[in-house]
Amino acid sequence: MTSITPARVRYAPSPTGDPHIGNIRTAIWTWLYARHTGGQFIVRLEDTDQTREVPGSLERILGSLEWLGLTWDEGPDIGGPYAPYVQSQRLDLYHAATDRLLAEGNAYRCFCTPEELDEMRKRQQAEKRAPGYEGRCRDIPSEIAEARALDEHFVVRFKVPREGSTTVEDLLRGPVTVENRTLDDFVILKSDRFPTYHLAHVVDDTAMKITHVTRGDEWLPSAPRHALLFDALRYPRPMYVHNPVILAPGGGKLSKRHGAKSALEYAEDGYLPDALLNFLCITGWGHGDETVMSRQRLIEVFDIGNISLAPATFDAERLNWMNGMYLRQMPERELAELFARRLEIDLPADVPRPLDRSFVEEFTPLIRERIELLTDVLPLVDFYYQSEVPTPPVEQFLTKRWKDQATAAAHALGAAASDLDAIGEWDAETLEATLRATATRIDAKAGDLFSLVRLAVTGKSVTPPLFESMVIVGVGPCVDRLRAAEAAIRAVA
RNA sequence: GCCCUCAUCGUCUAGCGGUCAGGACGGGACCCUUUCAAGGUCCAGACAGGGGUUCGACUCCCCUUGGGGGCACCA
Repeated sequence: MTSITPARVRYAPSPTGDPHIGNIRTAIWTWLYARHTGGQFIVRLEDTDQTREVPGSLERILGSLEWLGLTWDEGPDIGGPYAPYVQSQRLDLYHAATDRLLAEGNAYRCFCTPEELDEMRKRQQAEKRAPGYEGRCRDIPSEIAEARALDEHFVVRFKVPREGSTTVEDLLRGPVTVENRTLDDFVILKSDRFPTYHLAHVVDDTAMKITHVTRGDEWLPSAPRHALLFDALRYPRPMYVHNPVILAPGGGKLSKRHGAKSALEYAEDGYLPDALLNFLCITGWGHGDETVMSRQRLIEVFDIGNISLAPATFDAERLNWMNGMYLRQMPERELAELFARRLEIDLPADVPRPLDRSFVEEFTPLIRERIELLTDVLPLVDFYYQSEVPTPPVEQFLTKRWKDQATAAAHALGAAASDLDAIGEWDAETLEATLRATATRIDAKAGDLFSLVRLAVTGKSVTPPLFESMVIVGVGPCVDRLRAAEAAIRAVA
């Protein structure tokens, strides 16, 4: 392996609720990049909009990262050499930067009221002109502005050069250039003295020595503003990695309606963190023909420069498949433990907790290849936990081979019950051999008999392997259920 | 309206001037099989369109079309 420069990268969420799944994917890529290069992954809370703050967000955000195994080296909870990692606690830094920009003529105070700005925007729209601040306060002499600032509300705007163009370097697409005249004098400090994202980004990513700024490409259009800010403050510009958004299957924004949930919801719904990690990582990025890659493998091969530029569509089916792959690869004992924990959530309250682990381990091999999600387990195994399995409606027995053959079906069930009642060894091989003999004796195909038995014993037509299941259910209940079904069918014959 | 950006099977992608355009999900068929799965084999399926550049374009350039994003005292 060639030598790689360790990257200092960051995940910078706002505490406005559960992070969007696209946001989580960016976090995954960012984390992988840090780990791949042997650098640092930093978490920083961007809480500069007090009005949008949702209580508990930080816990949910860190919980999501933790669940996915995205360990951080510095952050709001653990601190670090550039603490604090919460923007609302760093206001002094933003004020100092603002003062410098003001003093050097790169920024100015703006006294326009929200109403005035609103009016301006309406007028621009009516005249079919590009919206944007027109610079009404740009040329107020600084002595006057300072005096007004004493008793008037104001924001601070960055003075964007009217001429020329600005080019930012994006790792994925190379130089991106915009004409400065298409940029307006954007706000860097709000009237509540909190910075906007633009200022906070520039100040903090500089202070924290971030080498690569990874973020969604909704930021690409404002990257030139940030470049201008870096330049005005004489800070070195970081490398940018603007990654595309994730699209909904029909196009447009991804929402819950399309099966996209927050990371924590995926956890609740029976997904494995490694599966979600793998899946999100390969939607919008790929490594040759490999699709199933362990965390270690991803760290090893992840190349941030290979993120695809076209927005990817969220494929819930592929995620489910991926989850099934991980479930099947898992060591049996570990899997049984996951099943047990899930069943302790899903099983009816009358089943005593904690579940008997060795019992779960008995049926784990029978179902491990039949599930994609942990929530698929319950419907497959619930009958193991029911002392009584009511006989399904008679019509369910009388299908296919047994259609209009009630008498024969009842006879078959009776024969099976008698034969099973008579055997001494209650293991899967003996059961199968016995029932095959029963089928021969009553002149039925083995599969046709099995389907009757399955329905009578389990109450379902789709189940884990029959004979192993019967062993778990036990001889007494099996024979009883067969007899009950026989009687029910005879009653209508 | 203006600005930025992207473009290979239905979906995620490989390709980085010369390939029968490869793989995975999903779909179909068959095999295996007590149901359902899993597994195995096989099949269908793509370079948006038009101009250039070149001996040669999926690959480079331009235009068109289409998609995505941005234009807040939100991030």
